[in-house]
Amino acid sequence: MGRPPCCDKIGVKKGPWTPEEDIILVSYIQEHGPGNWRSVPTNTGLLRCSKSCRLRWTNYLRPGIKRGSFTDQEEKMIIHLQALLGNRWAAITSYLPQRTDNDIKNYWNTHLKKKLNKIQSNSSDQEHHHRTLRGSNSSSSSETAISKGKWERRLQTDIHTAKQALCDALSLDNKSINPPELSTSGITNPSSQLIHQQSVLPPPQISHSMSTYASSAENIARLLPEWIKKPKKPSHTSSESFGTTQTQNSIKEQFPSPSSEGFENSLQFGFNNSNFSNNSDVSRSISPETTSLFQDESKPKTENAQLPPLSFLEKWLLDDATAQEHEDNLMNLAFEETDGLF
DNA sequence: AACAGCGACAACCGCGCAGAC
DNA sequence: CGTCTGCGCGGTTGTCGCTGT
Repeated sequence: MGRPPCCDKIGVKKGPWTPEEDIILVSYIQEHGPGNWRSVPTNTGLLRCSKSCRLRWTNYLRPGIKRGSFTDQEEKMIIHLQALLGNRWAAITSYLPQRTDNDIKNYWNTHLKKKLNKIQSNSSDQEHHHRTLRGSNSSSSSETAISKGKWERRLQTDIHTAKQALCDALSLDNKSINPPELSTSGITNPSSQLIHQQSVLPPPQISHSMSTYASSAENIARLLPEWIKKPKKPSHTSSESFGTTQTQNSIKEQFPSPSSEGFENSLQFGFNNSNFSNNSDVSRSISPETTSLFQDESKPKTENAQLPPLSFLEKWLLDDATAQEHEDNLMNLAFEETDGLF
């Protein structure tokens, strides 16, 4: 007998998430914090399975997520780390804290894999051409031995470089970093074993405590205009399909208009890309109670009380800048020595 | 203009691990 | 110690939009 499904298949909605669902989910998580996913659908009335909720949160709604096209540095970093760690996207993600594993995985599968294949086929063509010209008929085993040796040397260099970069990066700001465990479960990749043995340093991670709900709001904001622009024949376009629960009631209080259009309008509390950059719009349109709801749940409340109040967008901008700076530092250090490898 | 093929990306599925009981 | 449950991870699928014919 197999494992029971994580949720009843009947009555569970699948497919793309609507902004309404996003709002409900984010609002609930702001109230209760992430975790205990099993209770999320029942408490929110969302017709989604717990897994779907968790995925939606971790991949799209979670604060501090950077979306959009990958920079050259990020690209290099991913290629580099994939060579080191294999398809252990979660581990790779811990070096790029603003990206999600799903994002990195997709980017790898759709862009980088092809890119590398192209490069490899080009180089192997050249090699083949070279060999043919030289009339070389060396055995494939000796060649693989050589390339394996090369690969191992390269791997050692990589590990050394990565270790060095991480040491440097961590020494820059080790007080704000709450080191996660480098996932060691199910290590099968020899390179990752090496890493685990040689480098006890965990990957850096931008503490999520630096982020605020603003980023989640922005995430929804990014999604919403697209959704409005091209409503993909949603199974329901209004919130009528949601049950009435505590969370939904609180949502309705915040966004009182029940109609779909009204809901969209009410979401305009800065949920418009052009407006969102205008912080006055946002801070004006959010009530003090709502703003307090957006304060970082992981920060002690006393700390907030002592600090001079920042507008939530100012705080968000500062947090984002800090996170970006940290990531840039890490990347620069990581590639100072390894650029030649690619 | 209509259609087919392809690429990109969001979401789902199944498995494994860890902690609770 | 075995079972159950929740969660995370990686692979895969489904859908939509773009481009070429």
